Amino acid sequence: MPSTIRDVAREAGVSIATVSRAMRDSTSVRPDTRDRVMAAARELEYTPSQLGRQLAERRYAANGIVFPDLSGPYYAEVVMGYEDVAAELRRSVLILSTHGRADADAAVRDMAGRCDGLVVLQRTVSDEVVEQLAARGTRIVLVARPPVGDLITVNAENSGSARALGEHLVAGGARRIVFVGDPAASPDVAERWQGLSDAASGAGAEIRLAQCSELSEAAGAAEALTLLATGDLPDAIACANDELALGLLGELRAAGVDVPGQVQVTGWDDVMAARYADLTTVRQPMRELGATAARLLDDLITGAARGIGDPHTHLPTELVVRGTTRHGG
Amino acid sequence: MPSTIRDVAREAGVSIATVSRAMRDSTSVRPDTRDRVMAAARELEYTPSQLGRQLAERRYAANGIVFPDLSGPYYAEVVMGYEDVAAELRRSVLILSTHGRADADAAVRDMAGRCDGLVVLQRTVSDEVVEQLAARGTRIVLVARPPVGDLITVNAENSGSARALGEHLVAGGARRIVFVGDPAASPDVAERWQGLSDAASGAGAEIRLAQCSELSEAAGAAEALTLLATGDLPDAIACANDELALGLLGELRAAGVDVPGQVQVTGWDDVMAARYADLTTVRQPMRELGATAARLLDDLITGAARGIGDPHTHLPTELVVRGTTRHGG
DNA sequence: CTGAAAGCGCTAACAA
DNA sequence: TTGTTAGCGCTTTCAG
Repeated sequence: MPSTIRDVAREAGVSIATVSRAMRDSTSVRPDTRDRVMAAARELEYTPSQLGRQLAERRYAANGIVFPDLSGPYYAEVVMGYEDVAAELRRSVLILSTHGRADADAAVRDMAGRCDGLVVLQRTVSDEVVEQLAARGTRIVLVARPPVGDLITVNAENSGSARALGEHLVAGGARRIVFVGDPAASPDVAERWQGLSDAASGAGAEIRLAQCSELSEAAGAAEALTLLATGDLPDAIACANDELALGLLGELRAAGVDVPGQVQVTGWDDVMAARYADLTTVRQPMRELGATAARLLDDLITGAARGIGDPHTHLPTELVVRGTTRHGG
Repeated sequence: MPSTIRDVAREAGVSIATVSRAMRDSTSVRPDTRDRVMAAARELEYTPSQLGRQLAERRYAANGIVFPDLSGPYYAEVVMGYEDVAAELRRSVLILSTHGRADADAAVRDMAGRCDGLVVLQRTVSDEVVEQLAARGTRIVLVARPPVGDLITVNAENSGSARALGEHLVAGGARRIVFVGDPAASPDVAERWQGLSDAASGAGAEIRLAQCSELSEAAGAAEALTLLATGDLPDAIACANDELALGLLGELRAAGVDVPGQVQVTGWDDVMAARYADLTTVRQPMRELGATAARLLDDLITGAARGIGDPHTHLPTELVVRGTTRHGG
């Protein structure tokens, strides 16, 4: 239904090559010819088909991003940072949420066939598929994931802030600490657990792991109930992320536990709700993770030679202490 | 670099047509031929080019969605609902965030050339461009936006819940109410303002508008300071959305104002943080907005005849009363 | 059941 | 400066 380059060529009395040139080059087309073409194009409401263009140029001018979901603020922020930069670089953005889908790998393969490169968050795609795609020429940047092959990665710093967090807890009087999360589920969590452990043992405090693979408010609430049921609360509960901490916090407070007076509770990410819940946490540069990944990916695609440095970028994080001030502070 | 259909054809000793068929049809290819083709395809790591396929079929198997940004939970949820259904329907999803970009219309035109149809949230795209694209055959579904031409829309119900909210405030003793927001900025806000006004005047309460076009925590905080400066707080402050309300709430509480004892404060959306701030609000079915839009768009694209009914879908919302219980409740 | 050939809409040499 | 002519990788008649 939409008019094609041929319609315009006929209407303007020129060849399709001239139309093609007039639509892009400013040079190499005589002004009056160009005007005639543009007039015809406007008349016919012609918009070049991206498809035809892409096939001819063998480039998509599109990038993909694969993430688990968009329910918390974390991935949404990363995606925003990514989209922002991509738009600036005039590239479309394809998204793929793998949330609970078994056919994620297949979907990623499909996506790879629609873009020049893609960013993979965490373990949403298997190492195997990542390597396969990379071998086949798809440009890939990994975010919040340990290196695969010699692929470029972008990660937030975890260990240092985790240690700082641990020291903060100990300074607050914690002798017995519980870490809620699953180090095996994500390298980020593993590093947090490691950093906390180091800080705790360094200060002679005791720390144990409360295995919890889901990072949701519901899981946090459930964990709170478990801890309450033992009748023996630790001095501090460090959670793998904010949502977990928020769920836990709500349940503890509902049970009349004084937080942070009786038990210190901390999260990770500094999502918006953390401020309202007075939650001590670690701020991650989520947008920057996405933005940085987008730029690195573009370098990869355009062949910019920035790849001479360390292929592994680490972005700084920051301990945010709360609970000593009032709400909303 | 990646192998093409011709490579596979040569390797398998058949024509490209047979490869094409073998890769999709289960029928019309003899099993052993098919096996030979599949073996060759595996051998050469062949993945059909989406581009070639799309051009030949003249379909993209991709849909777009245009939204303002992803910073709050609102749009993120809508996008999730959309992506979910799109994936289920085996279509890729292109995103475009118009946030503060002047060239939004151009970007949308570009996007329209990359997908079979798209969903437009709110006023991210001008009526003019929407109509133009629609006229040219791009399938479009509008979300949270009043009808344009005879296009299909999906909206959340506003007036009814706004009235219910108004009645709740009055029942709580409010005689003087302030509405913070900009009815002119979005039809959603206009309907909320209208519903509240109706309820207020119906109950003999006084209501006035505190013009505020930005729906952010910062704007809410600023508004709180303005109200505090007058030294004459109203009985209730109804905000156009939660973020506004949360910012306002924080500032009021910081100033020692008893909320909701002294002043009732309400938001709209029921974002996650609203629970932790004990904020009375109205829950919107954000995911469903996206999911419904995705389905309607698919009907449009596939030509399903569901278009016989009302082209305007309204999804129910729900008043969520808080502030009478403790935190996290 | 399979192959040959004609596109899909565009860009890019190569000529003129 | 402009036109001609090949493709880009695939699907799809139309024959056989």
